[in-house]
Amino acid sequence: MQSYNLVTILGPTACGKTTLAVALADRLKTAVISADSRQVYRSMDLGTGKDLGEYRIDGREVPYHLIDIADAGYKYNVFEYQRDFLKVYEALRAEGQLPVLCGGTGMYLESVLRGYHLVEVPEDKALRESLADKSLDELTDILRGYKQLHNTTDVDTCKRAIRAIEIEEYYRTHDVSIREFPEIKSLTIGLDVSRELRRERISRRLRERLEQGMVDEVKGILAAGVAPDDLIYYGLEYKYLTMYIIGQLSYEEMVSQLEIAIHQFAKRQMTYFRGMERRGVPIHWIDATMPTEEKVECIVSMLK
RNA sequence: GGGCAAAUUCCAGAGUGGCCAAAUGGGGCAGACUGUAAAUCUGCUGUCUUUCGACUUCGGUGGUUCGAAUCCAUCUUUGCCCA
Repeated sequence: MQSYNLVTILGPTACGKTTLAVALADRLKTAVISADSRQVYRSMDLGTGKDLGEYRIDGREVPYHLIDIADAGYKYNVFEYQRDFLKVYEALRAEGQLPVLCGGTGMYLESVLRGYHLVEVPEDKALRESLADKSLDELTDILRGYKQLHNTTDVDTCKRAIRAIEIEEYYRTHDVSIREFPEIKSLTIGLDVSRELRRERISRRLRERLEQGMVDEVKGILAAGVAPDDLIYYGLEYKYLTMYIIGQLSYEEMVSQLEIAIHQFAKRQMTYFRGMERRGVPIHWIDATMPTEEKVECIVSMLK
């Protein structure tokens, strides 16, 4: 009997997640919910690997969600993601669908798959200012003063420690109610690619996107008024391309450093997924090099 | 043809007689992560060994020395300069 209420497709960058998710959603007559912390931004397309053309199969449109929902320059976060996911998810479930969650942002995926308890804690400017001069040791001492940490985040940097204090302080001074999060039973599929192939695909795709005008895309975003630092903040493509455009890197430096950074990112994604498995999210790894149709059949048979 | 300089562990690059398996950076690998997560942070990175430790490395060969990546000779290669 089917007991799943979600299918999740995850994997490192450039492993073919979208193609599979779209084909699967088409087959299941449902929609794709993205779990990508960068594809949420409008006008950031090539640099995030966003290809909306992929959501069309034989003339049929496969609906997608949580893509293009924020402006470039905005700082979207897990709290918002979980909230937005829930809204879309419940609407799709109400229609009797089995949505396909697809993405590579480990924390966003885990916030859904493990039902993180998150409470909206706004930025406390006064508190932040009062803590700004403290050393990490002092901040750690302050943290020790609280009964219990809301989470187990590493607090090994001042920024993290301050945020942790901010959250603890909010809990202490407000009557917070934890947001209800439904139990998600996901059939979670991981796309497995060998290290060598993964690197090869990443390198190839980077070059393709540069040829497709990724530099111009970033120039356009800067020209539209987004500050360089706000783009650099997004990391990877936006970071290195911006640094190149504002003259901090030569073209060659940009390409080689970006390529390395993406490889490292993909590796960290895999580390995160393995960690998720250890924390109790079972992942069925399937060979990414299988033809899409075979993968879809394989997943459909697992659902039965 | 002559002169000079250099060859170091995956790469770059320190080291110039014992404290050197060899600084540092990069890369690679592994890991943490419930609040910027495409971020941030940690560990490992010659071989064998659980540890102690043992063994093999600093272009090749041969020397000097109690002891050499470090000194000498020679060979090879590379770069620069004069022809």
